[in-house]
Amino acid sequence: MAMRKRSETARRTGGRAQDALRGDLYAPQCPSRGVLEHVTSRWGVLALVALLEGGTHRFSALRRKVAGVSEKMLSQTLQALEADGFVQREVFPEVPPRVEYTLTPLGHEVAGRVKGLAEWIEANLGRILTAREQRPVRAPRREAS
Amino acid sequence: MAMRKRSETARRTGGRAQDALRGDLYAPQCPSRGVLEHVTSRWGVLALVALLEGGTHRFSALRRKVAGVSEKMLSQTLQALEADGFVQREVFPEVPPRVEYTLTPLGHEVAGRVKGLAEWIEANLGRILTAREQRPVRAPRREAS
DNA sequence: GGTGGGTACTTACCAACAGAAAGCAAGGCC
DNA sequence: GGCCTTGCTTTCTGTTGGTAAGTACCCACC
Repeated sequence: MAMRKRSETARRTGGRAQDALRGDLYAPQCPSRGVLEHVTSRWGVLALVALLEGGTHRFSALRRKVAGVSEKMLSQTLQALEADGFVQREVFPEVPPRVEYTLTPLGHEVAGRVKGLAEWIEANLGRILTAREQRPVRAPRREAS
Repeated sequence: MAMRKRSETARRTGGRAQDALRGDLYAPQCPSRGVLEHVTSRWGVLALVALLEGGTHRFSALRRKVAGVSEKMLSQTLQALEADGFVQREVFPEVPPRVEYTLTPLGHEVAGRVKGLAEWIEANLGRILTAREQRPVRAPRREAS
């Protein structure tokens, strides 16, 4: 992304070696923002949770599970997650082609956290919807006259 | 969003009362997807984490902290989070105008989870970047000849 | 007294992105 | 031969996100 060399980010964030490298979300050019966007993207979240819950999936199975995603977006999402080392892609040179996606150990860790967030929302939807109704629209410009 | 009546979702998900309502992320029309998108949106994540770490903020302070966000997007993001009951907005009719944003108890809970995810990424950036380098581009079309 | 400044937005506009649909490749089946 | 399958990629189009400018309000300054 915006990063040219590892050492540059390392300098900015104070780290030195790769395994000690730490990101800073508040810095606009930090690659951690890109990673965060990949895992929290509209379809990234759902793909990660689906892979965590169901284990290895092939492309079409994942597409069915994550209802509503287009092939383009699923492909794009998985490519991003693969590039970040969260999912492993395996191609079987058969006809018709078969491709399987699996979480890496790294992916397993993020997916767990993403799933925690997703489940919290599912479980608390009632509370959220209640809050929504109490805050119907928004003051129509300015509350003080 | 896509939901017309609460009872519709309740029927689909098997719940009955609002406080027992549970979402289903895999259902395309479930409002939980909308909520998830708000909290995992590019700026939603950063706003929640900033409010969790720093407590009450006024608009311009938040904008400084979440470097790179435009006024429009921050305003829009905060409106969505307010509508979902995650942040509370308080206007002081002074001159110059002052508006303060604070997490609600509900917002505190989500923000905690979001922050956990964000911090995991910050802490593991090194591992992710290492994985990225080992997976340089992507097979240029088809791996089997 | 009129000009400039500060805050929190909203609006207009444009570029980038997401999504629907069609194309592609390679072999099997009828 | 024509059509089916899968996992993409490409094309086209509508929605979204970002930038910049405007708005409203009152005060301080010259």
